[in-house]
Amino acid sequence: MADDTTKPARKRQARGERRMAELLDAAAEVFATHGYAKTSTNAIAAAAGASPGTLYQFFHSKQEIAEALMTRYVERLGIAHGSAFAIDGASLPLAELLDRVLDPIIAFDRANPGFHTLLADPGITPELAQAKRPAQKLIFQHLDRIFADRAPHLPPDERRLIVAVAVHMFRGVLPMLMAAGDNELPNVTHEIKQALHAYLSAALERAA
Amino acid sequence: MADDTTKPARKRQARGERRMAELLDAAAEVFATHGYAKTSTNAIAAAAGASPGTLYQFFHSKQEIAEALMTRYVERLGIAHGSAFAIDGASLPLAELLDRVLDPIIAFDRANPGFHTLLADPGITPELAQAKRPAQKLIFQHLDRIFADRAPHLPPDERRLIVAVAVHMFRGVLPMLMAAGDNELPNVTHEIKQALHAYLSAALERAA
Amino acid sequence: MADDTTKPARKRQARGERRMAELLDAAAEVFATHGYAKTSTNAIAAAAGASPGTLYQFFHSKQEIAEALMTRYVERLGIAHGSAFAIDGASLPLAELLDRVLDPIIAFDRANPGFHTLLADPGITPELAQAKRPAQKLIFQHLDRIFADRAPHLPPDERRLIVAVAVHMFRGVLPMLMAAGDNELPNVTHEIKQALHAYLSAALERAA
Amino acid sequence: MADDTTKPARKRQARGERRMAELLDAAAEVFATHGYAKTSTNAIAAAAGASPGTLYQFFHSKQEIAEALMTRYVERLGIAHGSAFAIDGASLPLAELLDRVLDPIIAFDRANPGFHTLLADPGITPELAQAKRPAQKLIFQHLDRIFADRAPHLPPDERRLIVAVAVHMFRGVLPMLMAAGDNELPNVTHEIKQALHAYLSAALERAA
DNA sequence: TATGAATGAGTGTTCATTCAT
DNA sequence: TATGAATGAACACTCATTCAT
Repeated sequence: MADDTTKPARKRQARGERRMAELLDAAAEVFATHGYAKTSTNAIAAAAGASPGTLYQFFHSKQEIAEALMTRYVERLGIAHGSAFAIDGASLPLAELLDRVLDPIIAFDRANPGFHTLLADPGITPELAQAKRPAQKLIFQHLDRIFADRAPHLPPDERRLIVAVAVHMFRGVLPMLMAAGDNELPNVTHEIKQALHAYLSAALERAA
Repeated sequence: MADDTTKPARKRQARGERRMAELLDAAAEVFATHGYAKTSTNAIAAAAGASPGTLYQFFHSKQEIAEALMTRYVERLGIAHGSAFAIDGASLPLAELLDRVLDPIIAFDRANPGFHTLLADPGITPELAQAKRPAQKLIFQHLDRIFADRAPHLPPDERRLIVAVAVHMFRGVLPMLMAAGDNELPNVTHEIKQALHAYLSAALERAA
Repeated sequence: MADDTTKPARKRQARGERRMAELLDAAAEVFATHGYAKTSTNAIAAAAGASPGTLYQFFHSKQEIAEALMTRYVERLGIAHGSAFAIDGASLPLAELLDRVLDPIIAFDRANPGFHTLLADPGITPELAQAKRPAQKLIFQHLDRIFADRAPHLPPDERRLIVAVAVHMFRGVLPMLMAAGDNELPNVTHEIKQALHAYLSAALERAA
Repeated sequence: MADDTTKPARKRQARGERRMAELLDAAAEVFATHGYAKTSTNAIAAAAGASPGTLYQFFHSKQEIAEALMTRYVERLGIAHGSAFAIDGASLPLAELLDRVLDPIIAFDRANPGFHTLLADPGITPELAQAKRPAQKLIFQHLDRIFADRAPHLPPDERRLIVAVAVHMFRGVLPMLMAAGDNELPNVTHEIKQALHAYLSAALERAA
């Protein structure tokens, strides 16, 4: 806790990382407000109180900014560090499993418009889509593992198809979650869980 | 007398309407190739063998091109004219109902990359999202009507929520359909129908 | 009075002249609203309910439209036909002379924003300025003649300089007349006449 | 300490301010040559040996260029800094007062065709007219103050009307000054002064 | 005579990125 | 490390004018 600021050799790096964090914060804000395509790198720099030159000292392209931002989101989502998603896919009732998986994602998505934008804004050019994949791939792999615990005899290909369909459907439904007012949210959330529950329980039954 | 007033006015516009169709064809192609945001109006004009000025004689903005294109797609989808979607929502088995509803949309989506792009991919500035809505709204209303036939005692609000979730999920899954090779397509299609079938049958049971 | 419509051979020409008048009316309106530079020929045609092609059947360029409009204004001002300006420059008291000359011009300028725009809008490109000159030249020559009556022994060069200064000053003051509200107008008009009266009477004294 | 805070910030902008000056020089030249409306921002940039992007780093629009140019002219005219116009309006003979006021303006107008263009000629969209006003307003206020010294008992409204008429008349006469050859200039200048002298002395007499 | 489609160079402006300082 | 000036191709859109019908 203390060594971050006390170790003199790290000062430089610490400042740089602070700058980087500021730039990503600014990027998140501007992306969320204007969408990826309509966001200019100069606008990001300005929002971070930096010059374009500084921005490009940390990121080599607009795309890289989005990638780095997404990476940070994924870390914060807790997948990368495993903290928030240590879920026992095998024994939990399906409904509860869905709660444990979806609730934090929904909360995170609603709390981080930048994340939502990057995940759901289709304005994203193909190149960025690839950059974005790592995050989705992580989520996908995570869910696939959970599902594998639950349905061990399911052929992997079939299982992956099921998970892919579920993930894409959830992604499709994100705008509803973002658009929902605080009072509508529980209904919408519940309905989405119903849908996934119905699908996945049917798929598991098929597998059994 | 009827054609006396409609024909002569059209005669002058015959060339124009042909041009308009060519421009929309070109727009579809370029949108599909580069995405909405990265498509330039001059590129559309060039692809249609026309000058930018000509393009703007028929459409007042890039957005309007996308709107007009989407409108044409919707017409062709047959919703507007009711031809392809005259489905009896009440009596058909649910699985068959889903076939009848989804198969033409999937086929259309795969056959028309421009439609797919506009529906699932584009730079979607908020304005265009609104322009795109009419199509989605039509689809939504159409499905809502079918579903209303099937579950007449379902409170409308609840029903609309179910339909909205289903439509968004389907939309979310469109990229899988587009990405699938011809050999994977049946599997993917089948899985998606399974998912929707599971969800909707559960929802209908709840309602009963 | 009747022959305008009864003579059958003139029908064609009559229609053409009506069209031309409509086009000039439209031009006056659009010039007055947007200024010369920002007025598009298509806008003029549209305002006249005509097509660009039709417009160009009557006028060969935008400039020519402005010229024709100015010519029509000058005719209406009565200089060309001499009706409104038959003033005895020699015997009238100077103040009254100024009333007789200026009042109709001021009234006309305020009543015809198109005239005002063409006369006072400096947005006018050099080419048009030349086109505009004929009108000014007429006005100038007219005033010069009146002044020559009044001061016959003044060397022509000197006289022309005086008239030119007076005309330019009056032109400079037109925007004040246009901007003045109906209640301010008498004051402004009076002050302008005072200025010109002071100048011209001094000049005449010098000449004597 | 004083230069510690001002200098280092400037150091970076030294190049920029030089560029800005070059751009304004170029703008003046191109405006003077083609008029405001027909001047393209790219042409200004090119004339300054810069790229369009550079131009827009310093000015956010074409209009702003004209505004900045006019501001610079006004500063140079010396009104802003009071140097050239420190005139005692109360005691000087009127003729001499006019010399002192008009001569520098006439010289400046003739020496700076960009100034002349912006003041007397441009495409003057209403917006630019407002941008131009500051200059005219400064001149007006300056003259009004001088005139107030001279005629302290004149009611302010009346005084302002007189000054406004004089200023507008002078503005109207500028093109004559610009068009005059070097040999005609003294005559024209003299005549204009005669006109204003006659007007203003009459007005002052009225006031007494 | 009248239409309206067609033109295409040109407009003001933007922006991801680089570079001298 | 940080700045901000510089780039220049590209963009969406306009408009005076022409031409086929």
